Amino acid sequence: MDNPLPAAARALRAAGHRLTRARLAVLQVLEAEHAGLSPQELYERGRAIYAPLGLVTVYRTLALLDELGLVRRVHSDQERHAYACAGADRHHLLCSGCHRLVEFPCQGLDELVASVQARTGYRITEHLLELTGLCPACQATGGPADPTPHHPAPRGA
Amino acid sequence: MDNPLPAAARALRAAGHRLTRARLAVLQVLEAEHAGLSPQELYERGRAIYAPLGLVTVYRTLALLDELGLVRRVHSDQERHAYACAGADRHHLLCSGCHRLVEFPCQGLDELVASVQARTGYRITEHLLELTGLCPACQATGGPADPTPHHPAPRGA
DNA sequence: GCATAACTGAAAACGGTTGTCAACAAGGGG
DNA sequence: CCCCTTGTTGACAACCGTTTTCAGTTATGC
Repeated sequence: MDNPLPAAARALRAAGHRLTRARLAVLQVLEAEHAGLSPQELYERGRAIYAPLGLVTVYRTLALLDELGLVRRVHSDQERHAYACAGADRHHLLCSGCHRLVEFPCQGLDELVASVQARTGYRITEHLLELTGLCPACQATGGPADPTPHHPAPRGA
Repeated sequence: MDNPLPAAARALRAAGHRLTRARLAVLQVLEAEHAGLSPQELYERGRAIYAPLGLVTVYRTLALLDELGLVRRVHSDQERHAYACAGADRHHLLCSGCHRLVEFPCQGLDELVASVQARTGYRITEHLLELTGLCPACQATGGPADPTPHHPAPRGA
């Protein structure tokens, strides 16, 4: 199979870090998937690429990638953090059905931020915007298009 | 001292739950503070009001209040969850200096959401927006205006 | 006051994340 | 090509926040 050597891998090297098999495995999984992945999931899938991969290394790799801005942390509601490749925008749209994750440009947000800034006197430096909904595919199937959700815990009256 | 019996306390009763001393303590701390508090902090401060309060009860109370919509979960960046009293709006503006938390109306957000909806085909059901910056007071002092970001108050105060 | 069921607190269980440390391997130099 | 240096790794355990368990307690209705 071909290893296209992800752009992130080159960025890693450029930043003076070694390009190890473990890191490459994590990067490949991350690039292949278009959804937020938990460290655990990353670990499991990564081992399919590089068997001796350890969970601890996944955590460290994720921390490194996050530091370099190559990956982004996503808050999946109450769930644990998930990570996804970082694109131009930092805003995520999460499908509650299939957990697919897309990024979108925040066109109107700047104005909103400016407005809040003017009204409150705060000097705003960061913003986190995450939208949740159903993607077209999941709407079509009348619910989760993916029959394998990670948390079917209807713990509520 | 006077116990104004927070509105949330009445809501609790109205929902058919008992108004216990432990819950009252948590509510009082929550109402007194205008910042997001972690369960641990809530526990420490709550014990100043009601000594036998247990951490477990804080968690349970928080879960109950969240379920009733009386409290809201805040993601403090990489930190653990924090909780704050829920107001009309679900959007928070967090000061990185003093950790003060204010809510603000999301006037322009609906349009932004509608725009994203139209562009992506997703049916958006939820949104999370958190802004971070420096409040006027912290800007004035050139940094954190409060030298004690969030330290536990074992006694007094 | 009494009964009852909701509620509580202590401790333990649990699961995710981080620290430790000897072994390993990526990358540069000889 | 091999060696060396040192960043990196992986197994294990420590750590910490959260949840479960369970017997004792307390709020509320009678």
